[in-house]
Amino acid sequence: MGKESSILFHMEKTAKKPRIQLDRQSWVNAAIEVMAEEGIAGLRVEVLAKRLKVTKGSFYWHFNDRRDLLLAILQHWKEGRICDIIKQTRVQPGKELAQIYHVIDVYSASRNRRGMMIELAVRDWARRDVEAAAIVAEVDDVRLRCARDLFLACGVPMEEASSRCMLLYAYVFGVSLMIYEKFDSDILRLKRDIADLIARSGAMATLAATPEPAGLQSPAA
Amino acid sequence: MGKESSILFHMEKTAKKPRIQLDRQSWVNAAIEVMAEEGIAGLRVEVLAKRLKVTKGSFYWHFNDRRDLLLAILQHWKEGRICDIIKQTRVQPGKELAQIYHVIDVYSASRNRRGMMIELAVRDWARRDVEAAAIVAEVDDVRLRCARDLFLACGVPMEEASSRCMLLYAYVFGVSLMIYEKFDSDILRLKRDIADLIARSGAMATLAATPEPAGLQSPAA
DNA sequence: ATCTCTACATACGGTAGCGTATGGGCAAAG
DNA sequence: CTTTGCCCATACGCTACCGTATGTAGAGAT
Repeated sequence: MGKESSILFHMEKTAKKPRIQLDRQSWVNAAIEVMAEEGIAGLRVEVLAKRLKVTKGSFYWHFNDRRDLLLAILQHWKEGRICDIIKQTRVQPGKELAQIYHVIDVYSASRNRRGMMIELAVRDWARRDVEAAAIVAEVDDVRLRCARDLFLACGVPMEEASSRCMLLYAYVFGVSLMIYEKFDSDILRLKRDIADLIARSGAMATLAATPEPAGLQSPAA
Repeated sequence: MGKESSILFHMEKTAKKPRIQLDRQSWVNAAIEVMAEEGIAGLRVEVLAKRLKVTKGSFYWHFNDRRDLLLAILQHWKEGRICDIIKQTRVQPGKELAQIYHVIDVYSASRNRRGMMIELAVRDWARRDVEAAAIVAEVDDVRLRCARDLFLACGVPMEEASSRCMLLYAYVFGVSLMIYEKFDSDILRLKRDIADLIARSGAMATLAATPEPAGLQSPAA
């Protein structure tokens, strides 16, 4: 995030004051950070300014008002998520099934905890804001189609692909809502078996040549 | 001071003349309503008082402070959820599989939208509050065990029962986070197929006598 | 009728946060 | 050196909300 700013900081530390200038994106990045920690309701202009070591005078230079920032957050989040799902579901021929396991892995809550916090904050927001809801709907639609294409590439028929990709998608976010440490001592086995339930279809017999994916040991994280 | 005696006083009095006096439970119920709509961060004492047509002077008679109310909400929610999952998973012999479908149905987001809003608000709260997190962990544990017992009663072996009940549980809450109207035109078929993926196991062959549950048409809501 | 206690209402001080107005520092252009 | 424009600081009014202090109507008890 602050690559060049920290460089400037070190360069001028011996000389003079840093004189770092913020742009819109810096504010958006910091805002997403605060939103992940405190939720959208806890994202306050003056708190954000304090974190960036400036006053809100700076904020209202770059943004019309708080809502302006929120919409910028939404837009940035949407683009990042769509870009990411396309990347994660792009598959080299012959590794379709392994890619499904990979998607389950990278989108699970334990990995990428920060990203999941952002995700949940946005969805919490979307429950009470139509503009946020519209963005989430777009992201959900793209993700579901990407995941479905993955099942289709595995030879799963259309309707089953829809069911399984929906199950996959709901599962990974549902897990992020749960607190289940006490339930089962062997979490790894549990997650592997669940991934099998989601991914493995009788219709995939023709692709059984794919080497048994052995679970969630991240094919190519 | 004297709050318990006032409850006794209230009980023997309200039967006769409905001079509507608020008690702690009235506040908790209204608070849960507001929490479902606005989230835990939007639950404000004065807003709540206005909704109950009183002033906050009344609130601070029944509660020490806002946190006192929040803890009462948590306790009430926990008891209700534990009571409910036990009720929903109590099964008459021979209808174990149908009961699984029933659980998937009643806990899905489309039905009981209000309960799911409360659920999500509590979980959002739990992400930033250790006391709420402890309550959610308790509820999750009880629910997972109840659901697992249902699979065990269907003849599913222990480890698979754990996997499937976890998948069930994560799915129903995950769906509640999603916005997927555009994805598939035949939502009913989709939900039925997903329920099949979650519920049907090869290990349940011995119980195949159970009449094909036909999906989610609510056996006995 | 008077007294008492409950269950509120009213009033107050204090903090946090939004948005505005305005002033000022600093760099680059002229 | 002066000017211009960008970026931020300061100061202000306003609202919402928390918690406390205190006033008060009304029912029960004496």
